[in-house]
Amino acid sequence: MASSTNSEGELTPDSACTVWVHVALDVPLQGEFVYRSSVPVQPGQRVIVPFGNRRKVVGMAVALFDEPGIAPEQVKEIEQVLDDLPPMPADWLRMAAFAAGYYQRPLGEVMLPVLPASLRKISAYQGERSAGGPVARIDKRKARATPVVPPLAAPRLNVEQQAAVDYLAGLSAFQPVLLHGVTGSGKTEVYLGAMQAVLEQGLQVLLLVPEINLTPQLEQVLRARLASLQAGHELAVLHSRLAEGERLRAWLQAQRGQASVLLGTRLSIFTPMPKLGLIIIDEEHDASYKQQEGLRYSARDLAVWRARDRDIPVLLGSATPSLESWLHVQRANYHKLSLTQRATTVTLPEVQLVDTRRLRLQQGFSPQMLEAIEQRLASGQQSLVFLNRRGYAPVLSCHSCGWLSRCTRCTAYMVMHRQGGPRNELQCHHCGHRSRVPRACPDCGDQDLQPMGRGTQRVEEYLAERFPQARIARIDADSTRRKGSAEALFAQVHAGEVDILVGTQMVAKGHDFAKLGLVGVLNADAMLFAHDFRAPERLFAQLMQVAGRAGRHTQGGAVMIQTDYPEQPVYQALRRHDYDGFADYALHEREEIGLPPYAYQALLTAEARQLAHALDYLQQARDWLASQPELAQAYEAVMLYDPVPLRIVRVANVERAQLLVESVSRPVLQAFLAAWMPVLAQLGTACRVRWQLEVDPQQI
DNA sequence: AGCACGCCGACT
DNA sequence: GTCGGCGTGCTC
Repeated sequence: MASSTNSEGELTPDSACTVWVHVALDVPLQGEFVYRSSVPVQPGQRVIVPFGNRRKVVGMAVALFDEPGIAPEQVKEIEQVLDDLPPMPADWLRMAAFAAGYYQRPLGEVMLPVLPASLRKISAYQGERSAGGPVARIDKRKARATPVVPPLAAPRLNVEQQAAVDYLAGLSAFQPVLLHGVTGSGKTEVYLGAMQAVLEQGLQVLLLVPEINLTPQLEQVLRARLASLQAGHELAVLHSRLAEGERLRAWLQAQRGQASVLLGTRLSIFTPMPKLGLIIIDEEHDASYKQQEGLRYSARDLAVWRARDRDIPVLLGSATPSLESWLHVQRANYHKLSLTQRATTVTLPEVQLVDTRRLRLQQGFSPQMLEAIEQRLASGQQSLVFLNRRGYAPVLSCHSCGWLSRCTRCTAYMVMHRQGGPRNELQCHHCGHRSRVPRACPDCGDQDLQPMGRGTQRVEEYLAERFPQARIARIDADSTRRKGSAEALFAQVHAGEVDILVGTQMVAKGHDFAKLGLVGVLNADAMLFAHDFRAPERLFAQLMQVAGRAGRHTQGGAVMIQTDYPEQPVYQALRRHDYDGFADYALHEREEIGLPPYAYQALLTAEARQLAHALDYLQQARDWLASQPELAQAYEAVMLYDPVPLRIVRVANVERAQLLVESVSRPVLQAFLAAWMPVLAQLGTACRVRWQLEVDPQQI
């Protein structure tokens, strides 16, 4: 193939056999690079190419041409075609191309970072330690024994669950299905039932979860249930905290069709699966499906795209669906299945709103809340005190001169943390800067520095003082920093060795505490008035989720929410356990003011040493459209807002500003962004700012 | 993003 | 006299 016969009948390299290859590279430059190859290459194969003066990189071949398209002398030769794996399949290439286009990133920035690291490292293929390449090496190494679990047969499903499974088993083409079920209604059983039907056809299932470390129970159940099926089915688990070798092994199992089920976090959406027959997205509303750096993709949205492309069903499950998905149901794009009964006979917990406007609070606690904790303590039940603020106090202040513990590098306050004993520390939660708590006020020398407000540490301290007989545990990012400490703390709670649990949102997910009778929420209002239009939606989901922790196994579970605004619709809906009511209200409001999901957004962020430079860049980017009358007309449906500083302007001595782009039409927005990108890049160089464009931003 | 080239301050 | 600061320019 790479040679032909010349007039003397000898085999020679021949220009007719040279192929010109478009190679996608992981560099922030739009477009692919042209290389030459005299050996056969196929799209979807990884190649090692020289790049720049002395660099060598792994790229992905994406297209072949007979003509170079640029001056041939500029084109370099592919050094090596990596053929230890079959080429990436066509559907994988299509999805990557879609993601690159949709999120306005170069193809290589999508295709390469989503591969296991060893498949895109030169050192894994060249040099003394490469020994046959990463795939051969992992195949030679024995896999760590998978835990043997006793098989677990499917339980009897209730009528709703059975109807849902039957509906899903009857699907064979693309169909998005929203499974709306309150916490404890047994969504997992529906997933397993739907999964079984697909596995029996010899197809694969991709099950996406928000954060794998928070759902170890799901993995156990899945293994046990797969073990109970007739045919042997393998489970592969994929998440970013796996060791590189394990990650590659799981990826290969899925890619080779050996694993019937792939359980994984958002990055798993990019795993090639030749026999994919169903995608399930658990907790589809969860913000962790949105990648927050690099390629800012939504694994949920890509999953729906992939299902459409592969023409297979996709199941989205949640107790509090995203408003995007809810609107799709209303518009009949998605089919809705509801689970309204809790699987156990236990009823939903009573939700009480404690109006704190006229109450004297003790360390943030209302008398009602303290009394409720005391009662649960007396009856041997556990209580969970929930507040989304870690540390001891969010700010330290001087009462004589008004000094506040500001971070020198950020426009934010340093949070006081107790380090055990008298060694207290100030920490900036934005840049990570730490310092000792000053003995006296740095401004006026007064020694009376007071902590203001409360974080989990201070709440824990107060509860220990108030209920000396109680066993108290705290679960937040600080208490679980060491590896394994989160599991140990959760195990203590499960074993009933804890009476009162103080925690941040970390406790809300996944865990099911048998003896938990009371959930108390302290600073809900702070979450409600975050300056983001999605704040109520997130608050509702989060509180529904923590509320779901209460009374799953004990009758009479209760949730107490302290608030100054009990009349707010979000709290009223929570009191009635009324997701539908809340969603309808919130959607109506979004429609009125033209916000997502009724509009589509992109967010341009600029960073510079000085805010003025960032704002200037954004203003120029904005003016560009207005300066082109014919474009301004073509993109009439695109709205560019004023550039504004971020709420926390400075982080680690970098000042940030942003510009919001909005349109009622997704295609128009997409076309505009594509036209805008080169301008943004050019202006970025000229204004010397760092910039990024995020499509479908979650936080604004 | 890397990595080179290129022109100005404190050191073996 | 050199080592090295990071400005700017390029990568098929």
